[in-house]
Amino acid sequence: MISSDVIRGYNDTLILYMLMDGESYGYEISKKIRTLSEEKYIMKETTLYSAFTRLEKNGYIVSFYKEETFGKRRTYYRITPAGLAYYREKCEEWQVTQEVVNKFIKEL
Amino acid sequence: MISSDVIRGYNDTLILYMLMDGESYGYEISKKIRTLSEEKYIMKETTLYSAFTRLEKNGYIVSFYKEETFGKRRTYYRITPAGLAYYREKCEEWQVTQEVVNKFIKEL
DNA sequence: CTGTCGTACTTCACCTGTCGTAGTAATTGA
DNA sequence: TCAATTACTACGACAGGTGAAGTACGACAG
Repeated sequence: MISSDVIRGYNDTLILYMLMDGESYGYEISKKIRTLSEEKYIMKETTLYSAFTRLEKNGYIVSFYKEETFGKRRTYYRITPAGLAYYREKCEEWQVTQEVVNKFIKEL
Repeated sequence: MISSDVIRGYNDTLILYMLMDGESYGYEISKKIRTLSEEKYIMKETTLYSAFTRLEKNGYIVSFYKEETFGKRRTYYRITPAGLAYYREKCEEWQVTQEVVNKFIKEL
């Protein structure tokens, strides 16, 4: 399991990635992150939902309600073009970050 | 240049790496990080020095004074066995982190 | 029909690490 | 002689993550 402040700068990116193949909602995204990371990273609920508000405030995602079954409250999210652009930036930044950090890592 | 909260969880690790080939002091470490990262990461002074206090409190480094030239105040730091162990843990964690994050990164 | 589990969140106060700003003080170079 | 570099220290602000707790609905077991 990975400590949280390593991923800190990338929580938003992970969420955006999850929204790239269509809209989704909190609980689903959380589970997907969990399985895709092979249980190595579990995003806390509070982290996830506060990330949503941040992302929406920044215009990277939009939220809307969808009631499939009566009474079930679910907020869905969709990625925006700005969100996609941000995601791409972050991907590039990640490449650089890897390179940089790897210079300080000794295998043994 | 890399944003700070990407590296956030690894500032301590970078510093420890810098102390692995012998004792050093703040200003020197800062410069070394800068050059080793090819100017892609510049650790802020405040970040650096507050990391020193944290690392020392955790027993990962020890500090001592050395006055080479008269009047020059310099605090030197040396890595401890605990610090080395912590560094190694962090290196392993980093490998996992890379793997995990890369699952969420699409090249394009 | 009752209780627990899973789904799907929300609120809030707290902590940690980083940052900006500023200040100090000595040495070095032009 | 004056700015730049070296070598820090102090302080307050801020952002993001966390733990704890609570809400509310549906499904399913006993």
